[in-house]
Amino acid sequence: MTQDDDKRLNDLRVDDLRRAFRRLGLRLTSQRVTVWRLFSDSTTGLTLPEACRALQEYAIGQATVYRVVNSLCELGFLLNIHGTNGEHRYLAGHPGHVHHLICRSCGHVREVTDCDLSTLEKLLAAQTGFAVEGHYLEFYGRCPRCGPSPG
Amino acid sequence: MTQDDDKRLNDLRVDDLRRAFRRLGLRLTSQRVTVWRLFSDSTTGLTLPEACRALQEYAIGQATVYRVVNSLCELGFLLNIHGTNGEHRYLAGHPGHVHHLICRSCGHVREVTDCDLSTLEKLLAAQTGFAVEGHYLEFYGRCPRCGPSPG
DNA sequence: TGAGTCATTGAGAAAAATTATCATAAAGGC
DNA sequence: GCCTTTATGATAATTTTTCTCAATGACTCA
Ligand SMILES: [Zn+2]
Ligand SMILES: [Zn+2]
Ligand SMILES: [Zn+2]
Ligand SMILES: [Zn+2]
Repeated sequence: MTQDDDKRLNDLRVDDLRRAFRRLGLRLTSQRVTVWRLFSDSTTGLTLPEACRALQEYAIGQATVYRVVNSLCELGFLLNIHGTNGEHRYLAGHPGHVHHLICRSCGHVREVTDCDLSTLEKLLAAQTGFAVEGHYLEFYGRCPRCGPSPG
Repeated sequence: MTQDDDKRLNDLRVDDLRRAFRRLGLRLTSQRVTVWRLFSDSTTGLTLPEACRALQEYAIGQATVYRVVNSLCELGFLLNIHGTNGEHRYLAGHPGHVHHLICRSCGHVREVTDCDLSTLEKLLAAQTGFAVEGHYLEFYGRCPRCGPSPG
């Protein structure tokens, strides 16, 4: 996927955003759009404090940042990933079943759509008696720009 | 695996603990053993603040709890899992390649050893140019005691 | 076993992150 | 443009995490 594709996609998704908020009787404020834009322009995701600092420029208070990120997560526009040091980063994601491949050096993220764990899930359910509802899967490594690990 | 198995295992692992710390020139203090015992007795894992509160009883300072949990993670004795609300919980784990199946209702965890993502990892490497170094995989659902989701 | 050395600890302070409160601003419906 | 109601931002409060440093105690070596 090229940068242009991403750009177009993010613009389109502001409309999705409006519809998603409307559906819940929530309003689409300029702050919500601005927060969304910040995240959708990032290829590494941001932590909450990072987002707060970045959004000071637009005079958006931190309470709002926390609230909007929460909403965007619940609506499926943002996803949670693990940064190199285990911190939570929030990444603008496409809806549906998606995982991520994260560079441990620079933090760049690629989406992974190629996952079939349904067989394993059924096996686990049979073995353990759990009702398996889903999974969280992340791959990590080093991206082409960063090259192979120096160690 | 039965509770007895777990019990025996945890006792044995205090020796592992001693050896692991020794190997790095670190000392095995009573605090380190106590922290380890707390975690190895838990089937749901604990957050850091939870562990701090529980260990006040033993007069272990919070700075120590943070430090010891960090060390145990680096040594592979504790693993990071996601609680129901996304919070980080630390779980006593067996060494090696292990994942977890977590109950979203009560937090009980079962280990999952049955994972083969190496084929997918190779495919991803070929497709993206990443040097894929590993993955983080969690399953979630509801355990037999909690029954199927009410929704 | 008994110093001596040096990593480790805990109290406390400090910094950082998160949540709560509430008067004001503004979005959406009319 | 009004009105109703949600959303916002300043501020305070709370919680979580990190830092500092004197005192403690684990391990080594004689
Ligand atoms: Zn990279
Ligand atoms: Zn999947
Ligand atoms: Zn359960
Ligand atoms: Zn695996």
